Amino acid sequence: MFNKNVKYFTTGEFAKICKVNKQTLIYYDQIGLLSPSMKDDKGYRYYSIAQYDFFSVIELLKAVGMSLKDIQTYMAAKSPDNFLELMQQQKDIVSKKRRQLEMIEGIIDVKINSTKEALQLDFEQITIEYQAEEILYLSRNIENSTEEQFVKAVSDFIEELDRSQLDTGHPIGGITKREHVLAGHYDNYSYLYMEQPQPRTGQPYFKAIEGEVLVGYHVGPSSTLSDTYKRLLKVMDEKGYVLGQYIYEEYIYDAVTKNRDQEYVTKIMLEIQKS
Amino acid sequence: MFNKNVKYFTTGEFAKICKVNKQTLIYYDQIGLLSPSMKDDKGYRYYSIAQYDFFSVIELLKAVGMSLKDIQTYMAAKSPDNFLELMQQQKDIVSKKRRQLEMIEGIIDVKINSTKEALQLDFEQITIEYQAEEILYLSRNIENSTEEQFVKAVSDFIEELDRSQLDTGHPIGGITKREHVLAGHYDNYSYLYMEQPQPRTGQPYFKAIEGEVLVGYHVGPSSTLSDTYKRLLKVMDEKGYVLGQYIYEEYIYDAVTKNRDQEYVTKIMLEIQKS
DNA sequence: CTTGACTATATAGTTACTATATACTTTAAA
DNA sequence: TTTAAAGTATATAGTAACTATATAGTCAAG
Repeated sequence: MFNKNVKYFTTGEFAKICKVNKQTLIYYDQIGLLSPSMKDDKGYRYYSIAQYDFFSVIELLKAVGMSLKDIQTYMAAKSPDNFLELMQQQKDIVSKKRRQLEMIEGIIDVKINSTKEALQLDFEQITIEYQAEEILYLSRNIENSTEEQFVKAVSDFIEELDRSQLDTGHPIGGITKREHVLAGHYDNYSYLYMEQPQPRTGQPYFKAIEGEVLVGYHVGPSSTLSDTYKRLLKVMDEKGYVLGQYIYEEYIYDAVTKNRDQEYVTKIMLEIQKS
Repeated sequence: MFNKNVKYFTTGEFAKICKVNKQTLIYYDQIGLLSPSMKDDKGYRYYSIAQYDFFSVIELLKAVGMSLKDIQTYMAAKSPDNFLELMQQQKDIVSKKRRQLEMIEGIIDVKINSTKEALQLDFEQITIEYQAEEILYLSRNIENSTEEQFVKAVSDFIEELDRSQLDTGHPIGGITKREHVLAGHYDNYSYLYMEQPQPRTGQPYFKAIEGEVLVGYHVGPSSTLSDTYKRLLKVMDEKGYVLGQYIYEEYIYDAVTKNRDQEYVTKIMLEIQKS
């Protein structure tokens, strides 16, 4: 193909085909990555059609994240064998990137839904709701831990979510046991968790919750959290319900809150004992 | 969640959780994108656990390709409503990116296969092969065009492939008609084409080829291409075959050839008339 | 033969870090 | 208690891959 006695493209024309800035081609020429087939006595650059092929391989390698330097190094020593090798490597890298994007798409969906839900909420309202089965990924037990241990556990949990690709975009939640809440130790969490809408099989530490819960919201700094807890427990009592085994707490609105404590909203879900 | 009387992370600790360079956090502080909750009299930075949430939103927006400046602008004016709007926008951008990566994966596969095939070839051999049905995306007719028109057509075709996402990574080929080849006008192409292994429905200009072809290779500059054509036609004659309607020509090895004419290899496929 | 659209080079600016040099703090061991 | 290691800070320079700008030469059309 392309045997028409070669007509050349000027820099501007070639840039248009390649969909890049003219300066970029000049830059590529300067660094010796892609030089025009021909340069006239005035210094004008002329690219052959065949060089588009060359350019598109550069684009491909760039798209998979190779640096221009690496591309150049590779181009200097290219052969079918090491092209093959390179492509095999890049295949894995690209599919990893694609999976990463798929995860981001999932996170975006979660953020969209939770923000939409949050917009509907009345933070004053205390309600009884039926909580459908939900899969949670739990941290190790962190009961009665010191502040340092707690901080370490959070850090480890985040690390874990990341490593195992379990970060679904849901907020990190905390589970407290009945006895600690009743004793007034509202911040003595037993586990951290993150919701897993599509849990992968073979992962340990999942716990499904399901049943009736009393839901309320705490707006403001964590120092006044106990007031909200007392209020919730009072309502529960008045309605004749008995506190179940676990209490779930999570930030909502996380992605949009200002960076100040006063604006944090915490959702509190108290399990109701099944009769 | 996170009501333990806040214990702070040092820059190094926080950097570890966030999996970034410590300097990056200092940089974010400098540009005012993410400043620590607290700074002591020595100038030491202390980050709260809640700031990880903030950081991960930054990471999310960065991952979808927003600049730090845009992120900062957005963060300054954030609200549930414009967070929602932003997420809706980003959803599309990310899925476009994902599809882009899927295309690249396809191209890589094609390159791997065609390079593997190319490694098996003997460029001296002239063979008769059965060509299974294949779908090609064709350019507009470019018969009898001047060099300028030809160049324009190539440029338009590439543009078209790109716009319609039909660039499969296969080489661009050229189709010549029987009468032009017999008249010795080997470079009077009628169409350009690109193979489409998974053609999308609703696209026009597809042409399936199928049948016996005589396959030979031309190694070297295009100026000597006519010799190869004569050789191929002679072989065809000797074997008692009659030239069919179309001749297909494509570069092979495109991704690995040096940037010089002498090393280009052209594959030539001559249709054999069905008897 | 001039005007406008091109070409060129050289140089500076940009983004988002990253590295380096120098100096002060904190912590853990000797 | 001192001292060394490991951490913190600031300031500055360097990096990749462009991108923009200033200045000047070239070419094709009216």
